[in-house]
Amino acid sequence: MAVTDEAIEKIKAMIVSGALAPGDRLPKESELAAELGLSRNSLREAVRALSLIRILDVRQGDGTYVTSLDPQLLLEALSFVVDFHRDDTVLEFLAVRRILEPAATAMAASRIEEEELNALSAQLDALGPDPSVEALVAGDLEFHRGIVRASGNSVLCSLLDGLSGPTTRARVWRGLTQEDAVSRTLHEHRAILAALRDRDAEAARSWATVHVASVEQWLRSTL
Amino acid sequence: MAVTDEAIEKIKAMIVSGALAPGDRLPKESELAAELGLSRNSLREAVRALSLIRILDVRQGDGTYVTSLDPQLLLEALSFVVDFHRDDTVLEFLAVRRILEPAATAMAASRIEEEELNALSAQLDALGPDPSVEALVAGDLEFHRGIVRASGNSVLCSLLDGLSGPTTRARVWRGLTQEDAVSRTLHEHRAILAALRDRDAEAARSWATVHVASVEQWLRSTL
DNA sequence: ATGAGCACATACATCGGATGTATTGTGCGC
DNA sequence: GCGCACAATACATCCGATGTATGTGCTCAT
Repeated sequence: MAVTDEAIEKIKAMIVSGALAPGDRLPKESELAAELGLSRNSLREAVRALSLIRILDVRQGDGTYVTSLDPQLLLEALSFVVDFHRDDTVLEFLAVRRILEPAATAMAASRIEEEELNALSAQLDALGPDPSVEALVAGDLEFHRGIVRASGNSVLCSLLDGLSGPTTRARVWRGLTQEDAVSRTLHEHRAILAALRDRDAEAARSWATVHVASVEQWLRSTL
Repeated sequence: MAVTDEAIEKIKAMIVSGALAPGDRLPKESELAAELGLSRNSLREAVRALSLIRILDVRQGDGTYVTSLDPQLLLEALSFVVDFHRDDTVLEFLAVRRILEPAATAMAASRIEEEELNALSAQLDALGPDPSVEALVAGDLEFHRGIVRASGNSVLCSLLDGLSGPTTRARVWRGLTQEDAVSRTLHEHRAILAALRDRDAEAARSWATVHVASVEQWLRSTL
């Protein structure tokens, strides 16, 4: 195995074993390189790779630190990976979202706070009856993010965040081609919110399913 | 932004835009470095980072190539990330798996081929009535992988693969501490397979839910 | 005594070049 | 025609030097 890969494994092991805790600072490049028995250049490759997937955080002039290792942070890298997929596989991502989003929405029905419900409501109100396509897409993303966050599962939240990114483009196209998409989306959002207020998990799940499925169906018909 | 990060973005852009297709070979290090306007050392950091998440495949003495970019390949990196999570967040991963696995199993009910059913059956038979814990865990992993593959969604398949990794450890502990876990797992596997043979999606979903939930419940009680 | 600035030490960023090593393809000899 | 040796290619690794951002502590004016 290449020395750089060895270094990646060793650093990973140090973190997993607890020798390096989240927030800890690594020895400086030259020292760590000597410690692991390789050159600074090779070590830098290892550190850069771990930095790309948010395991390490390097700050010039300061040092290199272990990140918080929050699921949210680590799964952020997922969206980077998802970006590489072409439109034909986006359908598969959307199918996964169709499974997760309704489940998350149903979970949120029993856990969401009054305060969060009001925030979501205010957000929908702020959008107005006839928003621009960009505002709608941004609002849609934020609306669902707010609900999923209320599910109480940060892994689920991050996963859906990562999956929603690439479908955003699809949503934009949809907004541009289907005139009634705007009003339909707004209506579906209201319905989901109402179900959440009623603590009706099944209704919330169903509306979320309908919501995602409508995007999926449209996308499938155009490819 | 650092030159290395720029290089990562540029290479990513080349791939996403289609200038570099899956399987294509990149210009050699020195040329690409000159093209992107940075040193070979810095370029290598970028390449190494993209290599870690399976975007690029470097072969010494040959060249650097774009991988197939299969969802399976790219999401493989997910398990690397998941490895960093501690046991308390494993519960959240398991909760996500509890959502996805039943859905995938239900999808498989209507798509799985006779041949695949027989293969799963043969696999269960080969395990015998009283397998070792290691064999059981390995068989369990393979059993579910086979089913999820039959769902026809490769993204879903890879995602579950990534999520199943960290829960494997949990399963091992379970096998070591709960004596009836072995027979219960075998029984549940038989039930899932029977439901698939009957093309009964709802039964398959329910058994899969029970199967994952039993692991989840046990894990929750021990933490 | 306190706060604003400045200078220095530190640590990462980037570079150029030199050398090692694995792979591939080619040409020679049998 | 087959196989082996060698050369060309491309990545692997290292070293040393210089640039740049950051944090810290000291000085000086208020």
